Amino acid sequence: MTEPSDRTAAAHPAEYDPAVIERKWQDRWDANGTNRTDLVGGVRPFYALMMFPYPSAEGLHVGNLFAFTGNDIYGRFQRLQGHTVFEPLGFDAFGIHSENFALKVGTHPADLIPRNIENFRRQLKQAGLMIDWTHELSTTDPAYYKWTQWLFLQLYKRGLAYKKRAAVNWCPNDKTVLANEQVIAGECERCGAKVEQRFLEQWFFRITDYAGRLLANLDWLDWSESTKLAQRNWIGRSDGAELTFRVQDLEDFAGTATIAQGPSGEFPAQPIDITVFTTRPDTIFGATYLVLAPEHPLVDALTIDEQREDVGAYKRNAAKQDIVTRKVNRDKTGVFTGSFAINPATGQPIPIWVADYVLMEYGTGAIMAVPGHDERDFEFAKAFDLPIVRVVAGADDGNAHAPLETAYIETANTRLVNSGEFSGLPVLEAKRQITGWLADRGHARPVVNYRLHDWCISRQRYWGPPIPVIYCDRCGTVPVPERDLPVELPYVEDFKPDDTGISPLARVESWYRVACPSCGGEARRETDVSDTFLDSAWYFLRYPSTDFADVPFDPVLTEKWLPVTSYIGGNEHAVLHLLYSRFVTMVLHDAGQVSFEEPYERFRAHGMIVREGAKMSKSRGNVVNPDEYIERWGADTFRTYLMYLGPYEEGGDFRDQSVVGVRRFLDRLWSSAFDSTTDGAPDQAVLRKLHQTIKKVSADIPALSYNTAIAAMMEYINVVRRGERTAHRDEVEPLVQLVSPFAPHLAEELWERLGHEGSIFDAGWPEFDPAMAAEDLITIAVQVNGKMRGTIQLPNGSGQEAALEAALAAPAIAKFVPAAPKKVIFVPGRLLNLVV
RNA sequence: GCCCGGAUGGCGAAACGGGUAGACGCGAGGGACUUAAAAUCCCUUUCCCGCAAGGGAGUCCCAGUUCGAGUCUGGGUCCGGGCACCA
Repeated sequence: MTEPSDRTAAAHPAEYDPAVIERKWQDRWDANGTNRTDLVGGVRPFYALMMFPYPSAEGLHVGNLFAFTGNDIYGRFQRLQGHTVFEPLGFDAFGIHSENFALKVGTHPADLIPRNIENFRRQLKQAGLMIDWTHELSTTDPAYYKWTQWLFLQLYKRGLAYKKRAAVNWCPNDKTVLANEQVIAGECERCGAKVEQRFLEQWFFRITDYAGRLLANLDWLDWSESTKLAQRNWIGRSDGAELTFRVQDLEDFAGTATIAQGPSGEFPAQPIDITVFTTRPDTIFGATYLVLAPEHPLVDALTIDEQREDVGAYKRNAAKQDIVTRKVNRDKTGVFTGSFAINPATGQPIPIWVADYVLMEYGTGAIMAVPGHDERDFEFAKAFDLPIVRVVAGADDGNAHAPLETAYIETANTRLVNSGEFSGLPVLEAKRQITGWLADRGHARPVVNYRLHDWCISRQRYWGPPIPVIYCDRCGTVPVPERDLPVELPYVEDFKPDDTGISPLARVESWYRVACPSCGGEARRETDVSDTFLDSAWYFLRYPSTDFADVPFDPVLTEKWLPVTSYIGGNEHAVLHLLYSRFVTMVLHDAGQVSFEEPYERFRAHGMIVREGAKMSKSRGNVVNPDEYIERWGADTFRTYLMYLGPYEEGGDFRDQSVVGVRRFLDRLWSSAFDSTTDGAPDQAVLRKLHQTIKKVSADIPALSYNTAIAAMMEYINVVRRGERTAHRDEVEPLVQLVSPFAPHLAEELWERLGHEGSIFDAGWPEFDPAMAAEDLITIAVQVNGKMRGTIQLPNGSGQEAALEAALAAPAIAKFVPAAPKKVIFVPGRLLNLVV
């Protein structure tokens, strides 16, 4: 053994130098193809997917590395368990983010992205991830987006892609379309001008057709509960009814002006019905007015002459507001149309209003307002002095006629009041009966609504895959034939959005003008590009098949490797990305392209890491740059620290000061392994601890409880080294295996130095032996009246008798037990509680 | 406003279906080695009283269930994240 005084950084021959060994093993993995997956021949396939990053100019974010390392450890562990693990990575490189950055620094995204990707690849390799780089992909590669466009065509063919006019945010100063995130408090983030709504023809996917299935499958998916809950809320199922209200025939209603003429100048020949959606048909007796969204098609027909000016002004004003402000502003505004409808329950006429708190996109764009039992209706009724009627009261509430101070929205343990023959019924029962009663008279039908909207995939931008559609004056909308894919994105020097509000691609005449694939006549290309979320909605299908140029995904490989075995990612994608990829997979399933309808068997959301208690951000200047830490501590230490700083699924606090603790652990493991001996036999007590550690680490890794797995290994190395003893090789070698998913380079190096050939990742996992782990003597807590009074040691397996005897024999405990205990509670192996 | 998480030493955090609170790590204090420093190793480290033996209190607050509550139930406070007029 070396003298302690010789153990200085320079002098000790076995000093752990991560920079050297990490480089050595990264090169060797490359040379030997250690991380390459045998997709065709591999047995027990395990697809360990991580969310691919957007390759930003700033380089890899520590949050990316936190996510990837967690996935890598799980993947390496599965490999050690005998699976063939596929751990691919690619780049999500299209989108407004790169486009805006390129604009800002005056470069072109097509030049910027390859540089960024190169930097990312370098950083990822340095992090020691088990990535199979032979299946790398980028969404900006025509060989990739050819199939993104193909995917659009599959949806188009199935009637799931359609075009409609929809509102976009428009900056009148920059004369460009803005994403919702670019609108700050109703103003353009760049110039501060007030943002307006504009209507453009845009492409949508009918994801709402799949709302029911997307919701139902959540019941059996093995996903983080928080993610499933977020999806359920996003899909937002509500069970209710559509009710119809007949507009009052004004000739029967003396004293009011005649109903307005229609836009064509005719009086409406048919009686007008207004259909509303409600989840509370039980409250219909309290419906004291109706409200239509400003965009509702019946508004003009219902507006009487005297009100025409006011209603017109209100509609114009609503149209001018940007999409964000309209939803955020809660002040109730509205205008009376002058018309009335008949409440089918009470037979009374109720006024019809127009207000922007009713949204055209949801339900029928019209509501029956029940101010007594809906907060928004209550506020509106107060603002415009409309009648508020109470129709629900608490079951034991005697004062059913007291005026309401606020909307009473309780449904549990309540009953109807002021509701004719239905008064006295519990709300839930009333819902059923009133819907039935109204349905019999043709005024109601049960309806399920979802708050999920169809997916708008059009972007009036440059940096994305062109939507593969051609417009021909003679043939109309013609999809680009599959044989003509990809529709390549032309290199445009000036890709800045301009004042036309249409994509910069419209300015590239040579690209824009095209022969109609159907008739050969003059035609024009669609100039919008598709949403980045479409690129990422199917990338997991492409990875195994990146070698195939003529199909998006090879049927045999897809059948073998999908659905994804394990997907790990951030909960910021809980709804959009995860929902869109589920939708796309379901569509491909229905089209007979894949055999499964859910893309990810298991999904786990990791937590977020903050630094020194504060969220990392560029403006705070507290962003962790992985390069610096890897250079200073080594990738193995950095990886292990990231996994140690908190529970993986909750995230944690990155503290610079604490990294050293993990490095010390690896140093100790290194020197113990290096100095270990094969002389003599391993220590029995150490071996017992070893097997307890094997058990814990083997259980913690699949549960993603990485922090406690690392703590257990630290505890074990402390036992191995206690009293500066020299470790036996059989004591440390299994620990090298246990640590290998966390610190792969160090583990490979020690494995080699311990005399093994080949990668440690092909050498299996240490076996847990319960007999080896069992303790002969156990410690039991003794309580008196539930209060801790001491501990006793007993042979493992002792019963209550022996425990009681030992407890009473201990003076420190016995002094609290004056007489025979009234009751004895014994938990084997844990505790004895004496009640006196 | 609504929906999810959280709250445990000086700090990051442990604690299987209720059973010895604070594992593991950082920091701090003390010691060994060294001419010295760094590194390394050992000891102490929830708080209060006590020289000690020992005792008392303690997991955000207030109640409750239980032989026993960080863990379960009800009510409240604060912090973080998400969604936002969805009828």
